[in-house]
Amino acid sequence: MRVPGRFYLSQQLMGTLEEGAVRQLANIATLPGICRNSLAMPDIHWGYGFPIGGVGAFTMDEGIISPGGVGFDINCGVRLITTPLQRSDLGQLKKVLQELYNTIPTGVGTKSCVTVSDHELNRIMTEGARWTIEEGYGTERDLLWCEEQGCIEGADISHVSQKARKRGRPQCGTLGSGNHFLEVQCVEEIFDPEAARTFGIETGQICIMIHCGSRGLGHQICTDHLKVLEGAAKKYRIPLADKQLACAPLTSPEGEAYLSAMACAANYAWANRQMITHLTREVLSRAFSLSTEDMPLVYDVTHNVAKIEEHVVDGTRTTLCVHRKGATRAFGPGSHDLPPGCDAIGQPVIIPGSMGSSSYLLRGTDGAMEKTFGSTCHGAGRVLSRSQAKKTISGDSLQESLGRSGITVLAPSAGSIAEEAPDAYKPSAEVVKVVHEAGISAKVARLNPIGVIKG
DNA sequence: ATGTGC
Repeated sequence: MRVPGRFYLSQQLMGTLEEGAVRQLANIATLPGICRNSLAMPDIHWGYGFPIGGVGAFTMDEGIISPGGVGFDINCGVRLITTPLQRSDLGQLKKVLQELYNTIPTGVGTKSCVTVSDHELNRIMTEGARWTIEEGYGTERDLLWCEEQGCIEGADISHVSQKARKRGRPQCGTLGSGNHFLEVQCVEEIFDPEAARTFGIETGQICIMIHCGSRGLGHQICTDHLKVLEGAAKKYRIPLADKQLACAPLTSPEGEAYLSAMACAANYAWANRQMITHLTREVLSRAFSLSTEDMPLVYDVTHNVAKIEEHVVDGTRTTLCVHRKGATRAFGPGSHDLPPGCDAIGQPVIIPGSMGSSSYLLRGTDGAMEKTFGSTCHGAGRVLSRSQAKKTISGDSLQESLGRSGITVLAPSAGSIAEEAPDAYKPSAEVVKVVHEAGISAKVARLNPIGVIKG
């Protein structure tokens, strides 16, 4: 190890820490150009190469870029939309939820209501959410309240394969499967009234949370470039503690090619979430006579990406490539890329809970800038694998018991519900408690689910 | 996560 690994944990979460995940954090610390620490957020669990909940920052001159530090679902992320509705307005919740389920394509391999042309796909990959807005699926304001305004620079479509393009073209505007979901939530508790006011959140309000990523396009880009970077690691004589850490120097053509293709997938994911936002607003507009302006975006964050950012290291401003895999940017007050009016508060940070448990709205802090390269948890750390969850949990009885506690779940099968059972995940409240107490983000609000649609 | 797996 070139630097120490550092874990953010509590006694309780230490109990769910896997040996494999610890080894993976150590492996990150062996990579060239690793800066200060490899970092584990409290929702850490065993992943491909990097643990999920892992953060690694690398210097531009000596450092590397690794697809294993981003994940297969490039720019898997989450956004939160508010409505003027209260819980009591949702007498027809089940009807509206069914309407959302019918309107938003969910599940593996599903197709969007629009298949975009090759030219449009190029624009989606280079312009991100802006393309969606220009097509009439949202407002300029949506872009202001989105990390990077929904577009990472440096996207180069020449590094995206035909196979990836073919998979991506029919999927923009689809939710996907696994832990991806759309949730109708209610704001239960405000911890920081000033920040909540700035973010446009109040107690009792109905909100919509959307969690999804770059679908088959991002998956294929990851697969394609992993192969190239396995060769590149050998070529540049980078010793790998694990083959899954395939990587290339940030300054190499192979490294630059992955970064530019990764940006294409990240931009696609932002367009995807914006498209789903549009479909959601259409359904709610019809059901409750609301306008788009009645349903503003609180914010949109990515959980799986590597980005070139400036951070202060030992008192010096340094340009780094920050890998966040199952981790969220949590830029504090005075940082670059904050939404309007947030200079004194920091960026909004959205932490989805597992199905049936609370989600949180946090804000970025000075502590994150000082200790974690402006990063915090992402909220969904598994304790049971999918197959373990399916074996030990009955999806049918879970759906029933959630129903009894006022949470409606629409899903394609009992198995898909079992896989995402709250018991298959680390408790979101404990994860958030750790990042709040460590000062790497601060609690703003807690939201409870009342309706879930999932693939 | 994924047109889910050797």
